[in-house]
Amino acid sequence: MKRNSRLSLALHTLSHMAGEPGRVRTSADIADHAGTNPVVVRRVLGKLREAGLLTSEKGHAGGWQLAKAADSITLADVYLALDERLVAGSGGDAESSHCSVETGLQSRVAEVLDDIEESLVERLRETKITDVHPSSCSYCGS
Amino acid sequence: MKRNSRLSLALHTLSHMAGEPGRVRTSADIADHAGTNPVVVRRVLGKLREAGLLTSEKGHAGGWQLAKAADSITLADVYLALDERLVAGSGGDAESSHCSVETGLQSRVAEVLDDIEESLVERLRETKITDVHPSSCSYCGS
DNA sequence: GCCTATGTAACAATGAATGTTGCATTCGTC
DNA sequence: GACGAATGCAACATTCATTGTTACATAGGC
Repeated sequence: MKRNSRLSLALHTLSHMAGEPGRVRTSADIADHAGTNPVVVRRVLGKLREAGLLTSEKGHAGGWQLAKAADSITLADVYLALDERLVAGSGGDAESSHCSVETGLQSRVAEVLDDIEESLVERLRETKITDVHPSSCSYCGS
Repeated sequence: MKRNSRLSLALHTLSHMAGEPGRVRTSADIADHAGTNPVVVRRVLGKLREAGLLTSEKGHAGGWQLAKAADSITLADVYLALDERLVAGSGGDAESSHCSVETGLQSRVAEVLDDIEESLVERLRETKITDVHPSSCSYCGS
């Protein structure tokens, strides 16, 4: 995989799980599907577990599973669980600039970008995982 | 500067220019303010010039200037000029996965992210450069 | 001509994300 | 209780986009 694939990986995985909610999947299975590494999968899905979206079981028949109904999970849940800040993260150091405009107003740019970020989350809240799952999915028969 | 600072740099610069539309600024000046390098500034502002947001003059009294009224420039103009794809860029390779869900449906995840990206641009279109410029700006007196 | 500016290419450095290995732990099964 | 299969986690290696830097060509005003 390439870059910033966490969100994509999470969405793919959750989408698959939405198709077969009962099935327990191992990190290795998921990594195969996603063309990546089991450890990477655990890293990403671990965040989703912390956020209460997934559960994981250790041991022999262990693996990953949805913690709640797929239609109760929105993209915002996933996005926030991963600590993504696609827009607002765009600021540089800023440090303590000697520019009077910057220091005096504390760089309103950051403020504006925060607003945009918030709007993005609001928009993400409108889409559920079930909306991502293909409507005509030959794989899960739905 | 740190990471993905292009958008931030562009916004800061345009915001400053909005305060003193007449003034011509050199890459060096701008780089100083932003704590970066003249060449980097030229790279970023060059994109904005291609998009018709700025003009640049070579030679003795050369430099950068707004190409149009600040209140006619939206954040979407800037975002698109820089070819940012904060959301939709999140896909991995995908290559030709052997997963039937992926191949069969061409990964609807990408579709969804494209939609979100579009929403983001729509949201950016609502904010003008003049909205970024501090309302009580001691520097430019406005 | 000279100085100052942009324009651009080529290369170096940085740093975040990803990939990898190794090992501890936990749980079911024999 | 030993074994195998899974997660959990830490430490390290690798990859790669972005940023930073240097160098030089070009253009324009003095």
